[in-house]
Amino acid sequence: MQESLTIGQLSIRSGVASSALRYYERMGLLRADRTGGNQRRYARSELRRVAFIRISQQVGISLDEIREALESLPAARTPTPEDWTQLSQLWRNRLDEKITLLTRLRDDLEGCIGCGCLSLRRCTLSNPGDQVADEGPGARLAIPR
Amino acid sequence: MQESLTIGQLSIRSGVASSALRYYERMGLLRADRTGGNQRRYARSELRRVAFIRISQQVGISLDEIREALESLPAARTPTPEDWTQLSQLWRNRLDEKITLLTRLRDDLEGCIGCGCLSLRRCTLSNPGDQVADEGPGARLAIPR
DNA sequence: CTGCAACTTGAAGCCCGCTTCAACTCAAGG
DNA sequence: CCTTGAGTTGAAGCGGGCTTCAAGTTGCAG
Repeated sequence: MQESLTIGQLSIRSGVASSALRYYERMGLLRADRTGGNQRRYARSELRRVAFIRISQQVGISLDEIREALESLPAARTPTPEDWTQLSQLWRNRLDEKITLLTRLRDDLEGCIGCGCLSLRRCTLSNPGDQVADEGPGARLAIPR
Repeated sequence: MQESLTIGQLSIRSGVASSALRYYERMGLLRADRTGGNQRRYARSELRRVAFIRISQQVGISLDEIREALESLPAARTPTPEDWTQLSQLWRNRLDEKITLLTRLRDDLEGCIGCGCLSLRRCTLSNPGDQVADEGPGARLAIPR
């Protein structure tokens, strides 16, 4: 078993193109050692970072946010418990929000799509008068930008 | 209560910029009637469509996929039960996948972040030898592109 | 020690999801 | 009527997340 991976190996193993891996490095999401000849050599742990990046991306989190999360982790080899506890908490909220959103979306589709109204939270049929309209001017559907 | 909404009203109510609403229309995600003077008038139901669009976007679904979903809904005013059952099933799988992804991500952060390894599914500490390496060449972390 | 695949960089290009701008028209209150 | 804010279009521009290209270097198998 090798100690480190070339960019090609990491690419195949992670399923992410080499060009993307280089891009991630420039963006500060990955790091790599260099050989005498200036080629990248990745620690095996970078494989996990890449997985983390892709999963996060798939659920709509930007590279910027991902970088922030990754940065405050094994940063200075002294990840004070307080630091990661706080970070984990931050992400937990973000993720919980998204999970709630998804679950609602799924259940609404499941439960009410039949009436053809594509309701969210409340079917038109069971919500005559358009509840939203009564929430005052400028009412939003709780989808902060 | 008004029958239809101007683009400005829809914008305020949905929290989405008018320019984005016009863009959605060009992309085939929304539809609007026109006044004699060519101004858009949206049916109230479009408010729900916009909410659906934004929620979907926030969890990483592209406008293209959203359009596909919306298209096969109250399309010809005759949404055969079979049609939407199938569609709903399709999305259910997509959404379930994402929910699983998110839940895992959240739990992993919560549970193992403490060791500083940012493991996914298995902490390095409890997975010596790098399990992934043993899954044969080209092994992926189940993150299809 | 040679040859070829894999690697390097920087710059340019591409698609998505909008926003901005210019130039103009519409709708409604005074 | 007239004014003024809201709406219209098309074209251009922009940031994010890459990919592609060109021109060159490295590293390993034979």
